Amino acid sequence: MSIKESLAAVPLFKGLSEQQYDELAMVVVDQEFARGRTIFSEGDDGVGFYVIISGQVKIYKLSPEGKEQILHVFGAGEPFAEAAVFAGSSYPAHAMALKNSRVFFIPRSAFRELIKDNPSLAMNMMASLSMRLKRFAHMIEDLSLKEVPGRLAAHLLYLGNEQGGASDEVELQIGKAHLASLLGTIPETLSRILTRMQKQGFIDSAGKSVQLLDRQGLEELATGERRLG
Amino acid sequence: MSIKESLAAVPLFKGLSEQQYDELAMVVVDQEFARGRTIFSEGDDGVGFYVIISGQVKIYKLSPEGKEQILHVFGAGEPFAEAAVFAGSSYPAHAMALKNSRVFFIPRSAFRELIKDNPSLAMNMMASLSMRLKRFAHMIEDLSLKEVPGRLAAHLLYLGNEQGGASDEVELQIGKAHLASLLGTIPETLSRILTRMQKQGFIDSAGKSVQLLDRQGLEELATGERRLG
DNA sequence: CGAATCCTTGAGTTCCCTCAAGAGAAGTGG
DNA sequence: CCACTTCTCTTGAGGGAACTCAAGGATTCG
Repeated sequence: MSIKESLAAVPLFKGLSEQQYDELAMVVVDQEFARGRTIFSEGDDGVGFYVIISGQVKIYKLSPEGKEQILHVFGAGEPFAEAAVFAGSSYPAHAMALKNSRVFFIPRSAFRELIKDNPSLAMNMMASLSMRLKRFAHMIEDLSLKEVPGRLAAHLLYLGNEQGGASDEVELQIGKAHLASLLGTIPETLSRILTRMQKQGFIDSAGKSVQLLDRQGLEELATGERRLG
Repeated sequence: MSIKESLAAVPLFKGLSEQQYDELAMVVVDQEFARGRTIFSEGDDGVGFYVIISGQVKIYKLSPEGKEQILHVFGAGEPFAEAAVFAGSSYPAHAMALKNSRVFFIPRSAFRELIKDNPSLAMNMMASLSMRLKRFAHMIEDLSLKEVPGRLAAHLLYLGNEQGGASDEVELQIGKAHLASLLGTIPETLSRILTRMQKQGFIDSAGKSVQLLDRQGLEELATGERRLG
């Protein structure tokens, strides 16, 4: 796929003119990262941001003891590290490819030029940043005010909505260890809680596929109205 | 103070032309909130955002059981709830005045008009949103990867930097109960940890004033290299 | 089929929350 | 200015959720 075609598939760039797509295509750097490769590390000089063309990328923090907290998992079409373009000069977290991924790197200065002359791009960017803020606020709320079963229930319901609520089957796009890290816990604890949820009939879990058997019950777990026995 | 003068003191609006200040001054709604009054609640229709002219405002989430998690405490010159202008339609958290406060409400549509024709305002806004994202990312990291002593140490050092690092004395701008809520804990736990830090010579705490006696040691507590005995 | 990775299960410990009550500070009114 | 209420903070005892450490089972991949 050409660079221009790939750019057209990125929601953030919706509304650019032909000429602007060309300008953008001139400055982006087409990059490939194999599964497990680091894209950047916390503290690296943040000279631009990325959009994912294909694959999957995790943004995460590490504690000195090596525990990991995933901030976000991004897929095709999504930008990441945009904040580095507008604030501060270094990346505030690590980024690693979870699958073999193709990404475009967009240098800060070129993008700042482009956005100056394009209000709709600016609006898209502000909408994107705002959405991230909202998700982070939600994450803080979950970490501080909910226990792990509540966080897991909330996440399962979130996936249920994302993936077209028709069926009761949701697909965890990531492994259990990663899911644990995203929920602010560890694999052992996640495993135990999945088992308990299954025994109590809330879900039916098999590999990366989970059946939501009792959405109502999960909702109550998520809000803290009910507790896992 | 006139509306225009007050607006000029807001960093977000730096770079506006005379005429744009006038436009803005025409649409803002000047409001006063007494200490303890709610400015908006989670889920309320988010038809605009606010800037604080004077006073102090907390943005917070509540659990069903009534536990509170403060997301941010804002002071004079700072905007809040900007995200509501660009994403979603309802406020994702609660806002309450911690002191008697004067705020300007800025309706969404008027602001979107203004920002469309003013790239520098858009840049300011994106910088502001990016900074918030960074702070939230930090908060998630702290909640998930640090224990309460580490979070407290990190916060004290943060205040130390904010308040001109010359003296070792920092001023907690908020009460202990609020600080606990900001750190994702409860007043009892915070109190115990302050006592322990004091006994071990890291700090000297008296009311809202705290002496940082051992910045190096606090740093080590914050990173998790050292533990509170 | 074997190796490596990922996931699960068990036992023990720790941090922090809950519940309860007392001490201190701050604001009000006589 | 002092008693009073009220709010805020501190201290204690007990319990629970989740983490650490350790090892066994399941999946995946070459």
